[in-house]
Amino acid sequence: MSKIKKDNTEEKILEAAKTVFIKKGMDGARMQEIANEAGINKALLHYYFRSKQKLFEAIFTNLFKQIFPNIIKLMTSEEPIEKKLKEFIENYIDILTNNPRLPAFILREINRGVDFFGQIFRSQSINPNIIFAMFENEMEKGNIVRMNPRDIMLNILSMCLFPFAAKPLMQLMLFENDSEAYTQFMEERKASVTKFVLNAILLKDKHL
Amino acid sequence: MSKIKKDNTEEKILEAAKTVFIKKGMDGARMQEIANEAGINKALLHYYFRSKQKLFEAIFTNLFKQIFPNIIKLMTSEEPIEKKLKEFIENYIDILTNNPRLPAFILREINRGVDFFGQIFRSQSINPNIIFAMFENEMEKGNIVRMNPRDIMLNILSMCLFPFAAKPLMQLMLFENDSEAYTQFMEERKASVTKFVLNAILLKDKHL
DNA sequence: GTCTATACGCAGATAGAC
DNA sequence: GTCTATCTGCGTATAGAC
Repeated sequence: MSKIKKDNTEEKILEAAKTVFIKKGMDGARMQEIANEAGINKALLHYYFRSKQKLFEAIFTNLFKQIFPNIIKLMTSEEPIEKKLKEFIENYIDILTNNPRLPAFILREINRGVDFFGQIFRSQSINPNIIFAMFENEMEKGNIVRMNPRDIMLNILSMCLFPFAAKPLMQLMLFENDSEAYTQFMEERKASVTKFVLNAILLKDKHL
Repeated sequence: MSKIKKDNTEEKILEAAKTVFIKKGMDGARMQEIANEAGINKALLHYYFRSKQKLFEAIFTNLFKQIFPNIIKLMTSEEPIEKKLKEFIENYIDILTNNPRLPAFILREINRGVDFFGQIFRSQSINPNIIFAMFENEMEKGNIVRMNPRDIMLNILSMCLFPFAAKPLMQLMLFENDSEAYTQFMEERKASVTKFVLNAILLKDKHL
């Protein structure tokens, strides 16, 4: 009984903190606002998590992991490169569509000396080398153009993440602040970005 | 004499505020830190700029304009599309290399309801429609692949801006936190991104 | 576990001397 | 114009009742 209550409250706090931290960032967030959002008292926040810092770390660690989904799994399957990239891009944009504020949040915090993300990153066992090796293998086989595999990876991540991170600006620039149009545009980008990337790197015939 | 002094101090304040705001953001910056950085007293900040908010607006407005350099000029010259894009990408990455923290700063602030950037943006008379029209014209002529010109623009901006905005993370992911290597990598990207974009959209022979 | 009340420090802003 | 000293409010954190 008391156990259940505890879990519910902790859950509510985490949910509220997530909402507020994502919107305002560590520096801009207020414990009072989190408490209001959770429908509880400010003191309870300190009862469950000792400090604002601790609460933030719990949220950040959790959210950070979402920014790198199962890249490895997708990138090292036995599918042909076209399919691998297509699936990755589509899945990734889908994830971001469901968490549109995530990129801006992560960027904001990693650019404020939050340094423990290095630790989190390593604990994820992402190992980019496997992905680079995969691209290099495709180059050996003559399937894709020769280039630094890091550029391929970074270009893909850029085109997926940046439009979300810069949404307020791009929405204004590209669609005169029409939010609906921007959302629709992001949906279409799943195909558009895939095509763009494949055009850029595939050596076989361009299948437009 | 007093005029000169005034100008010097105001200059020093603006320089210091720029440094601190870029690093810490509006929420994280402290007036005391700006005063220290400028080598003056905290009260002087309020003498020259009435409030932290006013000071921030001065800095933000100024920096925001740097994020959109002379796009129009480059994009509407009479040069062939290959040259236009090459020059834009190279110039832009150069600008960002000299102001590496700018993208992260702008992204952070536009994602915090700083809404006056809309006003600034319009005052810049950027008019993206001219650029879109240029791309559509190239499509008509059969020079580049048919696609939403907004995607082209956004993809280019993404690949230029994101690597700077996400530097702490990408440096870790791609180069195991070797700062030198990342800087070198960004230099090489001027050519790499150009090639990538041209491969993606040019219909003529791929000149690798 | 949850609340109210309060301590305490910090940061933005002002007063006033020089 | 520039400084020191000070006010004021806010935000984190704690004490203590229930």
